[in-house]
Amino acid sequence: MVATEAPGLSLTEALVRLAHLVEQVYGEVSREHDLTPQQAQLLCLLVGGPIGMTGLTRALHLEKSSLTGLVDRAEKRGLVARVRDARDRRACLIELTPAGAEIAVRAHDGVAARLETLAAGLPARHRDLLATAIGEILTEDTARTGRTWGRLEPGR
Amino acid sequence: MVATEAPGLSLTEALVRLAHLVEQVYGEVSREHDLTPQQAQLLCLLVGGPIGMTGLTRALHLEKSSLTGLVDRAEKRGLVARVRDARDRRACLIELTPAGAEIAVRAHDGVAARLETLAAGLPARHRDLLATAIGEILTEDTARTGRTWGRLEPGR
DNA sequence: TATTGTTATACTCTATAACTATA
DNA sequence: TATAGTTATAGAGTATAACAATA
Repeated sequence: MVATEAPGLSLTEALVRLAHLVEQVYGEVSREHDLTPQQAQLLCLLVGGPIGMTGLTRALHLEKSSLTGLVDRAEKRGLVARVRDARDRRACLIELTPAGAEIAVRAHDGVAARLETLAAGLPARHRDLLATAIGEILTEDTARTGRTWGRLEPGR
Repeated sequence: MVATEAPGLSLTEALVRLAHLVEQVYGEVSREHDLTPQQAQLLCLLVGGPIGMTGLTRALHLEKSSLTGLVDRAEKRGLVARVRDARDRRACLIELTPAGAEIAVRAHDGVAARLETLAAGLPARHRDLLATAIGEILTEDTARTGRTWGRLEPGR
């Protein structure tokens, strides 16, 4: 029997449309803070602590040259700083400046607040199942990439 | 009581990380078909039927000039065509070429297949609840924007 | 040799502002 | 006047290839 209220939303379509929605929220919040979505993502990632360029390329799925430009522009705007790594003179660590950290937290919280609003209509039972089910989908991928978001998990 | 197995994944963090994962899948599949993610999104949207520029700006959340460029490049590559609208001589409809339609379906199916694989580990019960819960989150937003993906819903 | 990161280059994506043509 | 779409321009994002410095 086909559901009559829901428009036959397949799981994959649900996932794609949800991703577009989150992306849109990310874009709107970024703009409110005068950031590009990519800068916001970078900043949120760094809230967990400084990360090297190679680590960032893996977390953001970017080529290293692309990342150089992204960090260049963020650095020029005073959001992040390159710190030479004492143990490897080739490497550097990217860290938030105080100004960058402040914006990062505000952007992070802004995204979280909007998503909370969107999910506010869900019964608690559905919220839990949603987080759990998504967690299961992410488990394999996260183990592989170590990607994180926000300040909940320290960078490694 | 705090869950012990799950790493305390909040709902908002789950949503953001899921979105990043879907985005990554989209990017990989696009690349396999020699498309940019934006071109793939455009093509998938047009599978439902021709849409005018204004409708596309709403669906893709782009300024009209940004869309002009996106359509220009897709048209130059033979993926889409501009068709003058008989009822309004200012307007045009964007439609897939046969080549574009073929690539669109392949990209769409490629994304769907990868997401299916990622969700394959979920018990059927969780899959259903996941789709339902996401559908509830999308309901309000979809009613507002009319965004769609793929061939499941005709463009209006 | 391998790894870390940058530079050079070309293209795509995006927004703002000004414009044309039609409604 | 308002709407549909384009053009001009500038900046941001991205990848490939070649490079420098260090491990």
